[in-house]
Amino acid sequence: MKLSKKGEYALRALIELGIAQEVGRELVQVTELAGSKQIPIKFLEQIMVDLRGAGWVESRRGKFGGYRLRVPARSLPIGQIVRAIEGPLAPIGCVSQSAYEPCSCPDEDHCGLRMLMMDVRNAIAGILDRYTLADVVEVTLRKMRRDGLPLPYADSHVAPRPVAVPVSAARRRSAAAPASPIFPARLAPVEGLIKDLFEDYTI
Amino acid sequence: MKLSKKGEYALRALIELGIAQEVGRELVQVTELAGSKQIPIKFLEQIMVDLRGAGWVESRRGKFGGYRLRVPARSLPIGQIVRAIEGPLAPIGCVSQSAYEPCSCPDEDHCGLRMLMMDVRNAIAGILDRYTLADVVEVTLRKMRRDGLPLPYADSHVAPRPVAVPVSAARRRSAAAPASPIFPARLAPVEGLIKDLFEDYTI
DNA sequence: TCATACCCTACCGAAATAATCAACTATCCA
DNA sequence: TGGATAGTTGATTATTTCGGTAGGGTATGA
Ligand code: FES
Ligand code: FES
Repeated sequence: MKLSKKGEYALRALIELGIAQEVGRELVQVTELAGSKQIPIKFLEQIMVDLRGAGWVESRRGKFGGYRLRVPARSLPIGQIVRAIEGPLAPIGCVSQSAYEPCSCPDEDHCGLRMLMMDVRNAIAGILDRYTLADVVEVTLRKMRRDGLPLPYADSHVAPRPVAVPVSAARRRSAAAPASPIFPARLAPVEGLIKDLFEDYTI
Repeated sequence: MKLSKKGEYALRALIELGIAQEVGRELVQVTELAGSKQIPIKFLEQIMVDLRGAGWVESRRGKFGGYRLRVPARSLPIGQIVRAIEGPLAPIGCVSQSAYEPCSCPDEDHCGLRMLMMDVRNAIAGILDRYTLADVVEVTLRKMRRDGLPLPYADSHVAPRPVAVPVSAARRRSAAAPASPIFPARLAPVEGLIKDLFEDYTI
């Protein structure tokens, strides 16, 4: 039931990019994404390539280059990210919705393990498919603001060149190009920490 | 978020032993546990050694030997089994209750990923720590009876020798020897398939 | 004493992980 | 114009884990 380092780094990078976007920062470079956070830079680089391949981020090369989100964070459920990077959410093949495959049990319908794991899968998917990248970003920023922490990416040195130049990507890879301009509303949160934080209106 | 083959086989073996116990079968041999279920015998053998090391099963050697449960199935939460075979339930070290270890994030308290994964961990643990081996066995047997299937291990050839001879294990390894004679009651089930089946009183 | 079935140790190939190295490219400034 | 610089991209490699084999050793009961 483990998330691999790759998955962890990918999610953290996407969250960081979401935060950057939220506070108005144009581009963030890999060095900065990894910086101070102990993520091995070169490893993160090749993870970013995967994320670009998936169509979720775009990059600009050369000096003052970097990455930024290519899709609205609200349209990107965490479950989709995990599935793309890590594989199916289900702990066992025979209960996977997205990638079912029969296991060796003689009778799936009367397998207690299957019933149990079905419940586990639904619990996991219930959380990861309900929250989007935007939710996680929002919850992070709210907590930071509440505790009076300085927000990251607050327009540091790299800033200017105000004109939004078209960025390199999206040429070769036609990949997933969703970008429906309508942002879906936030789904109701499930029980848990995140729900508590969303409902803490003292903030 | 995957369960390894080893974990899957271990759980299936324990469930089978639980069923065997429930229908009055004394011992089940590895060949039979693996038989018809495509589990590689030699692999299962060494998994059984682990289970014995954990104190959950005991074995009798020699002709007409085999395995059986050593602890009441009701006292064995699935979560414990998974933790022992697979490691912590938490998807990420910084949200593990049983094996916490800090991750490389600079500030755990304001990490959105951590909050999210905490919810996931709690959801998983909420299921796996609530149901015991006995619950899974019961749910399996109920479904089989309801559909009129023949129960397995219905006193086949190996049966007799009614005297319960003390079995080999529990000598070298002093391991976990719980065996409180009081069977804990079943905890209230959480939402899900298993709960539905438990509440289906038409059976 | 023989057959059976658990027990132990070693090994192996493949895949996933984590990280490194070596190019390549866009931008800037002289 | 032509490096120099800062950054991305692709290929490669070392390490560990996973899933499984193989073979012999040992206790036990018939
Ligand atoms: S049917 Fe998949 S574990 Fe039994
Ligand atoms: S604190 Fe563990 S992922 Fe951020």
